[in-house]
Amino acid sequence: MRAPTFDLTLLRTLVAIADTGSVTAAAKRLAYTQSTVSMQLQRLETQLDVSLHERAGRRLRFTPEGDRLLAHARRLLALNDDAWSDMQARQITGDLTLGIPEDYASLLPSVFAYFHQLYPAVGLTVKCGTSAHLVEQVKAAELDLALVTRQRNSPGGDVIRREPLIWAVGINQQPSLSDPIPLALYSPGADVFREVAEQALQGAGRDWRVAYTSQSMAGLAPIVTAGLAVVVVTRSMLTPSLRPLDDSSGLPALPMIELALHRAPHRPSEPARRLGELIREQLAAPSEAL
Amino acid sequence: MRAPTFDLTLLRTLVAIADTGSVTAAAKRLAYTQSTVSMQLQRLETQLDVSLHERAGRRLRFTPEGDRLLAHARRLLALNDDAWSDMQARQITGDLTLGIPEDYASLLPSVFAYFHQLYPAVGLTVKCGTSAHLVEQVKAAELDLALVTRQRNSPGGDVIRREPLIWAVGINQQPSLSDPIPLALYSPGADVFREVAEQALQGAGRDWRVAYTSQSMAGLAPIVTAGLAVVVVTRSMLTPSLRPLDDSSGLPALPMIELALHRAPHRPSEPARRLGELIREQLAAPSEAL
DNA sequence: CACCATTATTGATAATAATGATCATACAAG
DNA sequence: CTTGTATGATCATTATTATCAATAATGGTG
Repeated sequence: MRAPTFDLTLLRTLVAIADTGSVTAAAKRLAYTQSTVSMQLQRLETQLDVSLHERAGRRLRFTPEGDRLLAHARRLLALNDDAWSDMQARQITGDLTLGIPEDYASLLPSVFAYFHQLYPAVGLTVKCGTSAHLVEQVKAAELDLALVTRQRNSPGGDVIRREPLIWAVGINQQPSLSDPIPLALYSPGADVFREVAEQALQGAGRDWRVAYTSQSMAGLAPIVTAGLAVVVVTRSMLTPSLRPLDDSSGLPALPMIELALHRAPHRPSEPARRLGELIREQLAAPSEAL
Repeated sequence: MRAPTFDLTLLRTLVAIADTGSVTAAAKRLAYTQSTVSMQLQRLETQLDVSLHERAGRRLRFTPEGDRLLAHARRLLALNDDAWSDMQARQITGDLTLGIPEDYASLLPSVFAYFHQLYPAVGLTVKCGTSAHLVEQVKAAELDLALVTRQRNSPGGDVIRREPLIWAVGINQQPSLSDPIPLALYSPGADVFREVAEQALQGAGRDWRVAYTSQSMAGLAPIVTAGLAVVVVTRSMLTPSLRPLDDSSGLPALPMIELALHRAPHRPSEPARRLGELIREQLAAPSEAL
């Protein structure tokens, strides 16, 4: 009179049989012998007192009851795997430092929250800085991970996603777009956006002047909103106070930019590995639908 | 390198330990020996490489990890039990005849659909008739189950729910409510509503005449809608073309009526048992919120 | 300090599942 | 029709493992 419980191991082989369509193939996949898989299937049928499969020639087919159990099995195993990895995840401890460009800080909070839920025992520190600076810190192992922007096909790190760069101005402004173009830029030398913009203008034979510089986008915002300069941003960085310029503006098209993840030279710690994977998963959206 | 799977048996004892708060109590509940439960708990901790419990004096407490696993365990076991009973349910076969008053046919279709989903191999036949007739048929074992209406506290069968009876007239009509009251009634002698109505009127010293009779509510509808008579219904039988009368109408208040389930005298078949339980569950709503 | 309830531990036994080998069947090719 | 190949079923053996009963250990209680 004990409550009947499924043996999840048996359900897993059932799923394998369904996936591969054959007992032998399932055995190979699960690293069992063929006879074991055969008997496991039998055992399931005995326990439930139902025939789950039938044989049409040498092809194996499931009965309606088999199909039904299969559906239950997938649900149960999914839940089992989630539970298991959750229990393992809570065991992962350590400290971890991630570097991101200041302007991307707004993109990550949900990722951080999710990460903390999955790995509550990991202490995560986030440091902001320019992409160039962050790369150096990663190389010096002062950071475990760094998410940076860079020009297309630059070396180093793994590309997380690519985004188009665009020109933008204040929402209600129509700044003069005659040479020299007034640019609002990040602090000199540190920023990829700046390089890209200057290369594009130079390629188009245009002239420009750096009207304002700042350490971050936040510092540039008032200048641009006031219509005093043009700025370069990605689509995901557009705010309500910015208006994107299209081709008709006469400014040269800007290339795509890459968001890349750099890892410290030493073998990554387990927390670092996990956060890296999470960032990849969460940000992998191909430059988000407009 | 095989995928890690929980042993649901162990999770079940974990839940038992949590519920009872003690290893020995859990052992008693699960019909294990105390040592078995103790070792099962240990086994879980070994497999996961986590300590799930700690001891505060002789009181047992779960660690945060233990609580978390407990949550997972409950979910998994719930799914397991559902899956298991579903697989068993599909095995139940047979034929089954249910009798219901014609007017309740509209209340049951969703129950029948659900029943067929749970027990697809059971052939269900539904026969309509008056309550009095259905009770006789059940006694004669011509029906396995019968859902009937009856006056309060009548003997026989199990009460499923109680509902208030009310007077109703056509939605736009104002029939004469002076004696004798024109009643629209089911065929004479067969219907509980009729008995109730006549008792109530007699008790109030009112006079009445049976203006129309029919085998079912459907037959009475046009008469009542036309404003030619007053009818007695339950709240759940009100249609858009009927208007309930309240106390201000001057008609006497009507008592509650009972919906009761009668079972054939022989031991009920498994399908009959199941359908009976399902009807009880689904209709148990205490005369549905107004 | 002794006693009671509860839990952990140990060794013996029984149950059970995986294995490897063998047998049976179906299909395809010669 | 026969042979070859692939697949699944069956069986005895082996190894693992869970369960039990008995006992030791622990901590609270009178």
